[in-house]
Amino acid sequence: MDENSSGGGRLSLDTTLASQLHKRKQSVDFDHFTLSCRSSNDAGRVAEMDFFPVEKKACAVAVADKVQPASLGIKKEDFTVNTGLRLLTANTGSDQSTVDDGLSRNEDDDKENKNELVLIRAELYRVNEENQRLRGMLNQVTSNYNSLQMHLVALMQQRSQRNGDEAAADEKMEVKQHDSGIPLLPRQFMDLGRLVGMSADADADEPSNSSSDRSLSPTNNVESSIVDYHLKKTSSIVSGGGRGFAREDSPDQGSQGWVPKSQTKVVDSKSPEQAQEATMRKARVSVRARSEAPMITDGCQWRKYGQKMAKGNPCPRAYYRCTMATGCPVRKQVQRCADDRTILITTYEGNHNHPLPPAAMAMASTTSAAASMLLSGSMSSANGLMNSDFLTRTMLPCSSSMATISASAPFPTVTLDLTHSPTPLQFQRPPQSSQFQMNFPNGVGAGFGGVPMQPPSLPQVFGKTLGSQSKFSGLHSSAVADAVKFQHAIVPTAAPPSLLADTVSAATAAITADPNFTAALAAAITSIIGSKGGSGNQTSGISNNSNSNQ
DNA sequence: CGGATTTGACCGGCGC
DNA sequence: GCGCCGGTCAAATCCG
Repeated sequence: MDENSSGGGRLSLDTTLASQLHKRKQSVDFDHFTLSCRSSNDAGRVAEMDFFPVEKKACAVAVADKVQPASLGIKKEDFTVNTGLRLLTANTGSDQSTVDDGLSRNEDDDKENKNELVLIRAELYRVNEENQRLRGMLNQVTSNYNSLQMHLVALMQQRSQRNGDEAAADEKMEVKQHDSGIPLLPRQFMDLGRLVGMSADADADEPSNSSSDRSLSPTNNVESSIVDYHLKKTSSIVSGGGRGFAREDSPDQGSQGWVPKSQTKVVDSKSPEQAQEATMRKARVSVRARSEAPMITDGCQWRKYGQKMAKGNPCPRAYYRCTMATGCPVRKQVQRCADDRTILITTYEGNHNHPLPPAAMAMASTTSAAASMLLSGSMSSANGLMNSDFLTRTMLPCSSSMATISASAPFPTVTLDLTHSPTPLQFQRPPQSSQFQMNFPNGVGAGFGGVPMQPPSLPQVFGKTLGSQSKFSGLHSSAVADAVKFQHAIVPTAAPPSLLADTVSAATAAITADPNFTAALAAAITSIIGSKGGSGNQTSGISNNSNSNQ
């Protein structure tokens, strides 16, 4: 029976094929492509997920191998290779039906279809090139920004070291310096937040050095609006937020960490930095991952300081604070999902004020990047400047897991959902109602979800205990491989070599060395997020951290 | 014994 | 003003 008459045109998208096509086409918008394709066998049916009749899958895959940017200018000969299976991929545009065409018409139709296919591919290629060009520009800007940021951090560190000897006395001095707008080491990772704050305070008491800071931010305008949002939403929180810590931290630490109640008023009177820090501090990164363990291992040391029953969730919420350094303001909340208790939700908040171990660094980088993304993206979303679909497709095209940025929550939050298994082209939505989400590559998803799933989550992913995860092995290699694919997809040739190289090498390393997988994956993710998010500075630990288990 | 955890109390914000 | 709720404190307790 001829495949044409088989009426088998309505098949659901062959994921394998889709995957291959995606790989081949890299960043080409696969969804758009599929949506524009119709099965000639299926009367005008929009082939949302239809590519080829079932009978032609094998052939389709073979052809798919040819579908790559370099071959988009496919020659007719490419299609004349008689596979024995007429590929009726393409009728785009019109709804004209080719259903039940007789054999005599097939050849003509094939030619037409092929021509259309060529046109479509040409168009895709063109769009792809443009996408790559734009991405390249974005990466360039991001890279420059990161370089400046790193430089700033280095300068601040030097400055800090200079003052390091005079501890207590100096700390007071630092407080004054802060008030005067001079960034300090502890805040080295507050760049983004500070930038935001600066902008926000522009109409108020603009710091004298704000201009220089702004120069570091490519998304200043957006952040500016973010600040407004944050300040409105968090000023009270920052100053209030309960009693705050009555710890013996130095004033400086207090200002950058949870603000002791005694200093609340100072904050209220708010120096720009403090307000900015508050803003940053309130930016949260939430990680959802399946895990049996009570907490994730992320390389940092945590101390539980409280536990409460949260409304609407039978599972208690545990509160932890980073104990790797006195006065470290980073906190995290750990709670199981009410809907699925196998899912552990870890929310990080704050910025570390101390060096992080490699394992924690990876996590910190990722969450930091996510937070940065949030700060630069959530508002964009709020302002309608950013399209969720755009982010989904552009930033993290082939993912399964995703990051959700929410500006509607009490605090701007980035949610990294690592609970989803890799499903090509899927566009999932997190439980919460959020503005938009960004899918992570399968690799990330699988990696995070898979690996960490076991242990609590991200922490583990980036942490060290990956090797011990039994479930990990399965997702492991594929996750890494996907991470690589992903990198290719979103950071095409135009991407800074370093980013791509880092990612690939990281993933590769992960493949060959399980113990390094988390770090490698984290590096890859960081590269990805960083390159797309705008400020995902790797080493800076804007926030996050992770946990250590107990 | 020191550090970590538990747990009831407390505080501030927010909505009614 | 009151009650709810999230977040935190800090004394009591546990643990290595």
